[in-house]
Amino acid sequence: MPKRKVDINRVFHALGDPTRRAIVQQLSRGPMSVSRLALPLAITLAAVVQHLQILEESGLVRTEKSGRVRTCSIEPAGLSAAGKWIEDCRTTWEQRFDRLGKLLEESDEEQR
Amino acid sequence: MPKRKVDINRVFHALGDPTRRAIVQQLSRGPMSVSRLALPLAITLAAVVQHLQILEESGLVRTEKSGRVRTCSIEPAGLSAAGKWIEDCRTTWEQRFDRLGKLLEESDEEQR
DNA sequence: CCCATACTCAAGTTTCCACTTGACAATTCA
DNA sequence: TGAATTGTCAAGTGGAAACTTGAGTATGGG
Repeated sequence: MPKRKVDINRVFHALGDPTRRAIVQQLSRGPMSVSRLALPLAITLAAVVQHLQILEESGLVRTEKSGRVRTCSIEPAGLSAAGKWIEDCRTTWEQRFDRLGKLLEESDEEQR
Repeated sequence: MPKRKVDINRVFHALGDPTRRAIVQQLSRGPMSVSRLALPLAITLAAVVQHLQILEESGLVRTEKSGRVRTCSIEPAGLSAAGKWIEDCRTTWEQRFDRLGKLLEESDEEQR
């Protein structure tokens, strides 16, 4: 099993770059070769490969070489990890928000 | 309305730094002053302030100064924007996944 | 009024990151 | 086989980013 461990630190660092996010977005639509990925990007192929290495090490993307073409695809676990982190923050925030609402209700009752 | 426009580019750049993610996580639990935020972080207060500027410009955090203390809190819209981006990628991927499943079913029927 | 608190600001340093270049390797195909 | 395609590798460059230092400002308590 060639699946890389997902590291939340690397995931968010990888998503921090706009070019890499564009690659992730593109791969969401389906697998694609490196040179095909590079086409719409205004950078050299070597630069794209470097981005792909970072994406792969982070666990956001999986790549496989067959013949001379390397096919890249999304690794859903990567995006899931990032989504979970954000969701955790949001629920923490909402819980506090709810508690605050209840406290306000209680003090309302005291007012009556 | 002092609310900053949320810029997905800045949001993900901001979340790319582990210190800033720690700040966001902390603020999810509730508002906090700058020096209080700095306490557990192994960097100077000035550095924390710089991180906070980036977080505020990205729309992830809101700050307000009253007296000599600046109170920081989460701006939920920032996290929402990041969450939405990830969710969009995931649904795009799932849609493709579903179409692929249907295609496989169809070719199964042809086999019979 | 004075001192401590809680930042604020500007400048400098150092480290990291994205990107390029140029040479090279492997594969496909005419 | 020879040329084109597709990618790989290593080294170098420029600029951004994170952090520090040191000095300064505003506020609040005793």
